[in-house]
Amino acid sequence: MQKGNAAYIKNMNTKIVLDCIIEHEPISRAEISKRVKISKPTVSQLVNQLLLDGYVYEVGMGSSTTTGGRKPVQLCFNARNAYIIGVDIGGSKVASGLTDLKGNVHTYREFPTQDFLNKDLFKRLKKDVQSMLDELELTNRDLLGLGVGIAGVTNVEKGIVVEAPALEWENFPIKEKLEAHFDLPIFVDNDVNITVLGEHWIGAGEDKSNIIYISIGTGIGSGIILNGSLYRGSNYSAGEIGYQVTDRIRARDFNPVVKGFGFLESMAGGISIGEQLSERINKKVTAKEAFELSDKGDEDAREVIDFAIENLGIGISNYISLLDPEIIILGGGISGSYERFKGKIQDIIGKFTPGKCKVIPTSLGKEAGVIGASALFLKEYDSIFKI
Amino acid sequence: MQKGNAAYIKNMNTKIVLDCIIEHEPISRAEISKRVKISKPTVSQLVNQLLLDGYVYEVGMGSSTTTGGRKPVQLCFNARNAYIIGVDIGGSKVASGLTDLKGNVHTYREFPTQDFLNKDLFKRLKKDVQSMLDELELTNRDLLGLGVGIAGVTNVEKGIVVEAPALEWENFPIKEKLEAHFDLPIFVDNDVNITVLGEHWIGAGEDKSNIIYISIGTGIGSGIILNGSLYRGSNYSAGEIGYQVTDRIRARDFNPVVKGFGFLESMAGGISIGEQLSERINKKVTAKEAFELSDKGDEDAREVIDFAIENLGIGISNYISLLDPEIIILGGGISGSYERFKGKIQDIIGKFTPGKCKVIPTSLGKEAGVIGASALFLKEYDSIFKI
DNA sequence: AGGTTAATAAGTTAACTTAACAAACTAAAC
DNA sequence: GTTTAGTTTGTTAAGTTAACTTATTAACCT
Repeated sequence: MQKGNAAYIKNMNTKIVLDCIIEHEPISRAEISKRVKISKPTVSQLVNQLLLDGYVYEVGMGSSTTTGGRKPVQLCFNARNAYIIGVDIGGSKVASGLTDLKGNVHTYREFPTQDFLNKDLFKRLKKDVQSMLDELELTNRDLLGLGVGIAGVTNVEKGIVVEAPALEWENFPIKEKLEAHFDLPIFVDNDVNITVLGEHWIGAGEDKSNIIYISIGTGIGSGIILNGSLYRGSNYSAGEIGYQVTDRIRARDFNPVVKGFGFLESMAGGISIGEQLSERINKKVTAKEAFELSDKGDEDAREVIDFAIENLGIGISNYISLLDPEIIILGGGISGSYERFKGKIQDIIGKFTPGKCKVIPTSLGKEAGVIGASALFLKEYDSIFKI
Repeated sequence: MQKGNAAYIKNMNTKIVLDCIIEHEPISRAEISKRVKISKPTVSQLVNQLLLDGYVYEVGMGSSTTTGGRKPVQLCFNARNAYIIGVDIGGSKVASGLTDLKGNVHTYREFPTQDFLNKDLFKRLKKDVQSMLDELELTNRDLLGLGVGIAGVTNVEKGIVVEAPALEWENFPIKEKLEAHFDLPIFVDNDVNITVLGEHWIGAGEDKSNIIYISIGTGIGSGIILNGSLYRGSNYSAGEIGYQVTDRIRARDFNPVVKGFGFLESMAGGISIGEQLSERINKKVTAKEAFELSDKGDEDAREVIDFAIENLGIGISNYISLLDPEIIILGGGISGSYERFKGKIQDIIGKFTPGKCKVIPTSLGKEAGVIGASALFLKEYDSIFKI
């Protein structure tokens, strides 16, 4: 437990005041005082410091009421007072961007992961970052720090990637490597964890406190926010929905479609869909092609996809039963075609869960990872400003 | 967010000091100061208040080191400075007890629920409480308050039992009813939630922060502690493992064994096991009898139980995949015979989860509910002393 | 119509309270 | 004489209350 002293209180109250400004801008000192129940002199003092630090600016007068009285000075949050580098290291590409304190991505870069995996990946990343800084005419001093998401199990305390098959990393000290290239505070986490943080910050989960983000791509993974904070599990491997068993009989002689894959992934993941259809029609096809074939009326493709969706639906339904979330957000390759199988998923959920829960596709685009990585940074970084 | 002021700091630091004493008793002021990094004068002042309030007592001198120096005064926590009433309202019995601040149950009572369901249940409960107070020679002033667990979905903020089939309650304002009989602070929650709180306090989950308690009785339910705090879900219905689907094919034409029951309950719950075997052998038997028959070598019974265990194993395995807990604690009617099917469960978990997780039966006896209810009270009650 | 006054609200100043802390102290041991 | 426990004293940092200044509206008066 954190010990309390004067500095701790001040920091705490500064955060409260700043949060209030962010949520209700433009807002006057007097109204802040009323809302957060901190006395007027204290609010004034804290606001003065925020003005000095540049987090807040005054923006003319508000209007007084018909009953008279001095006009209030309106205060606004200055989201561009500092920037964060958000980085998403995925199996296929490394995306990076500069976001402001409200999660706006001001500029964005990406490069193919595989070309740089064992040679100068971090040097290449640094080049992108420098180019973005130049573009926005910023210097290192405008940066708060660096948030990074990685497609693999990540020990966030030690900053080590425990296992990332897509990147061929095992016990890889990523934080150390990054620190060698960037002289900034750095936080790292798993890719689905950062994405759910992003959704919580400015996405579909913005005003919710129990959120599940499920990414359905080659494999299936998920990130969990409960009671408003990220849940990582005891070994950084919470959310492994890909390992769910949805079919007792098939589970008996189950073999993963790819080494290390779980049961549900092997039934409903992208690789699995491709493999299943390939086997049926004796021709190598991808999941994407399977969806296209199914749309054209191909019976084999339709059956393979129906099978995947049924398993996926059960997996999601089980998730809802266990965690009673407010919302489930779907992402990954499949999310674009959600409308096509929405009905089936909803039917299964309706049939097998006690309550109900909204399931929607993500609305954050390719920048989701960058936004999430910034969200991670702001969550972990101990400063006045904290989301 | 809580606003900070001097009182808040003091309260916070008092809790830190008290926690330190509880964890390391007997301990001196000087050592507390070193451990929690609060200055000696402050520790002394806080300890003095704790001594005055009776939460702490001095217990002679410790020994000084060989290098010399004044002997320290040893401090101990006084668990019997206040008592809590813990109540567990289940479908078959209402159990109550008085616990001290360390979770020791000093006295215990119970009465059959059904006899008092629609007539004077609370009056009957009050009689038990009074008799316990008399036994321990305590008065109302020795009581901090009342924690209550109920076998049903409970809105803890409003103090309403949303739905409790076993008690035939629906939107029942239990807190209000209790307040009419007891002039004490009262907190209510679901029965599995309080049990997992109890396990976290003084049971198998004592030093853990991610704990799942699964109760397997007539139905199947669970309580969840994540990142050290109870997770209730968005609609107070997290942990409904009884609704998990573990068999895609059977799920297609699934009908609950009892109205309102979920899939897994209908495959592996106590009622289900009884029903399945009854149907097979054309004779009405209970789950308990099924287990006995199976022990005697009855093939039908064995198959029914194997089927239940297989489904249960998959359900637990799915739980582990999603939440990566440190420990799973089994309770309810089945927990006594856990040794018999431990192997099968462990096999399934080993096969289908990425990591591993200990699964053990509960060690708290019939008083588990009472302990849990007290734990609930202390968690929710805002005082110096808080677990 | 224009000026004056009372009421009201925003924000600041000054005096006070609380709690933590550092340094210096006393007490008690080896 | 040294070392450790615990207390006393005075200081500092933060928030609060109450009184104040500033700014505005509305009503009233000439």
